[in-house]
Amino acid sequence: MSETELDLEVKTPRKKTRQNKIVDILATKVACKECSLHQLCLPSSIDGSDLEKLDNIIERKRPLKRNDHLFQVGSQFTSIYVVRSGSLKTYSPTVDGQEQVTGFHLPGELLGLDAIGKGMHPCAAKALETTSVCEVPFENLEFLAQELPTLQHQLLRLMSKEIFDDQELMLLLGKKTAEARLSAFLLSISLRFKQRGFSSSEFYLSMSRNDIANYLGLAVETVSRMFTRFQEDGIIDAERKHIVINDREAMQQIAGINECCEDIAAEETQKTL
Amino acid sequence: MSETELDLEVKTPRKKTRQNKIVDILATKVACKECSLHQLCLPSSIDGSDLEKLDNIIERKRPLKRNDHLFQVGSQFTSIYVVRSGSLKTYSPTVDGQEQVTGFHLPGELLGLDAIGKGMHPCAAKALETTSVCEVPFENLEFLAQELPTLQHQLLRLMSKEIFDDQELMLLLGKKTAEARLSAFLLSISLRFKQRGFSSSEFYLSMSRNDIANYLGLAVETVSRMFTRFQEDGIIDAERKHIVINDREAMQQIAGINECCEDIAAEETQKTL
DNA sequence: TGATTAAATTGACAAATATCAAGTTTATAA
DNA sequence: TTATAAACTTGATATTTGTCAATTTAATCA
Repeated sequence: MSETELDLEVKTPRKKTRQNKIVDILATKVACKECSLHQLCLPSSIDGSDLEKLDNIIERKRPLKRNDHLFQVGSQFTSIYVVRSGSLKTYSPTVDGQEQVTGFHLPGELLGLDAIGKGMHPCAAKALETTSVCEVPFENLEFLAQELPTLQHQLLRLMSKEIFDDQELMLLLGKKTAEARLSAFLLSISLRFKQRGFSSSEFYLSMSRNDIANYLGLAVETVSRMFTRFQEDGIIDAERKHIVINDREAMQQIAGINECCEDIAAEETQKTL
Repeated sequence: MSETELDLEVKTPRKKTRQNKIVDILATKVACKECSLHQLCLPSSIDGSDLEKLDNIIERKRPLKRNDHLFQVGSQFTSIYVVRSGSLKTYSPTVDGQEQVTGFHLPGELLGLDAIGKGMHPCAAKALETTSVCEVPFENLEFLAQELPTLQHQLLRLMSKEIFDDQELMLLLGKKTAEARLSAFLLSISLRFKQRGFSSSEFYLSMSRNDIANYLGLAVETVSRMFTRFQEDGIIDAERKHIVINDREAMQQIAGINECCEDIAAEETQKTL
C-alpha cells in the first residue's frame, strides 16, 4: 500500500517535496501564507525568511478519518494543532463514564492551548469528519518566538483570544434558556464560518444533535424541539445538518446578545476579511 | 489630605521608598519573592538580577475600596493585574442592562488576560471588598519575556492555565443541576484558597448570593435554597458569607467531579505548596 | 440492493427551577 | 442609636426542561 509512503512524505516539511505530485499539491496548498495559521505571523509583518522559519517547524499530518483521535485525555503535550480542513470536537470524561463535549474546532482554529500548563492534554480530540491538521511542535514554536518578537506577540494574542472566546461561551452556558443557548450557539458557529470566509447564513453542522446537546448542557430532545420551534417560527431552515439562518436579528434577540459583543465581532470580521 | 501623596508613593516602584515608613512596609510586603506573581518566575530558576528586572516593571496600586472599578468595559488594555489581597468580580453588560458575572478573582490570581487580543477590556472588574492589586504593564512584560526565555515560558503556561480553568468552568456551567453547580463552585473556591495556602475547609465568600447566582446562571432563590439544603444535610455550615465544608466527599459526589480533575488538582496543589 | 443500526423527532408525564410575593436578617448612614 | 436600605430566606405557583417511550428518518454495511 502506498498509504504509509504518503504518510511519511506528507509529514516531512516542504523541502524536497518536488518529486511527488500529490505531496507537492498538498504542500503548496498548505504553505503558511495560505494557511489559517497566518494569523500567527502575517499581520505582524513577518517577512519571507522569518515566515519560512515558521513554515519549517510545522508538520502536516495525514488526514484523520471520522472518529479518529488527534489526541487522547492525559496524553503528553508536545504540539499545538491548527485545523486545516474538516472539524473536531474536544471532550472530557465525566464521573459516570460519559463524555462531556468541551468544544468544536473549525478550520483555522487551534487545539491544545489548554495543555501547555500541565504538559498533558486535559481533554481528547476526535475528528467529526475527514479532517486535516497542521502540527506545530510547541518547543520549536517557543524557541522561535524567542527570536521573533512579533511571533511572541501573536502567540500571546492568540491565547488571549482563546481566553476571550471561552468566556463568551461561559456567558452563553451560564445563564439563558434552552432556546437562548441554541440560538447563541448557532450564531457563534455562523460567525466563525464568516471569519474564515465562508457563508455565515448557510452552513453544515458537522456535529450531531447529541454533541450539541451535550455541549450546551441540554437533553437531545430539547435541542431537537428547539430546532423544530425555530423552523416553525421561520427563523431558520434546518434539514438535518444543513442550516440556513433566515432571521439573524430574531436569533440575536433570542440569544440575548448585547451590542458590545456584536461590535467586537463585526470589528474582528473586518480584520480577517 | 495625605491620600494623594500615598497614592503617588505607592505607585512608584521600590527604588527610593525608604523615606516613608508606611510605604516601606507596603513595598517590602509585596516584593516579587513574596508575591503571588512568583509563579511567573520563581519556579523557573530566575535568579536575583532577573527577578529584580521583573520587580522593577511592576507597579503597586493604591488599594481599591469596595465597589471601586479596576477597569471598565471597553477601556484600553495596557496592563495585566495580579490580586495581592481582597477580591474582585469581572462582569459584562447584557442586553437588558443587567450585569452578567464572568468570574471571581482571589489573591494570587490574574486579571486582564482576556484583553490582550483586542487591546481593550471585554469586561469590567469591580472590587468586592478592600482590595490591592499589582499592575504589570504588558508592553514591558512582553519586552522582558523576549530576553528571558523562562519568563516567556511561564507567561504562556499561565495563559494556558487560564484557558484550562475556563474550560473547567464551562464543564461546570454547561451541564449539571443547581446543586451540582453550587457544589462545584464551592469546591472550586475551596481549592483556590488551598492553593494560596489558606484553609480549604473554612473560608469567607466575599461575593453576594446574587453574584453567585448570576455567575452560575441560577436564580438567587435557588442558590439560597441549595445553601439551606446543604446545611440541612450537614454537608456544610454556612452563616452568611462564612462557609465551613464538613463533608468534602459528599460535595464531590454532588458536583460530579471525576477522578481526572481531582488528580490534576491534587498534583497542582503539591506543586504550589 | 436490502438489512441493520444509529440519529433524530415527537408526545406524555415527572422533576427541577424560575417567578412572584412576603417576611426576616444584616448592613449602612443619618 | 435608630431609620432605611440591601441582602437573604422561605413559601406558593407556573414554566421549563428532563426522562421515558414510541416512531420516523437517515446512515452503514454485508
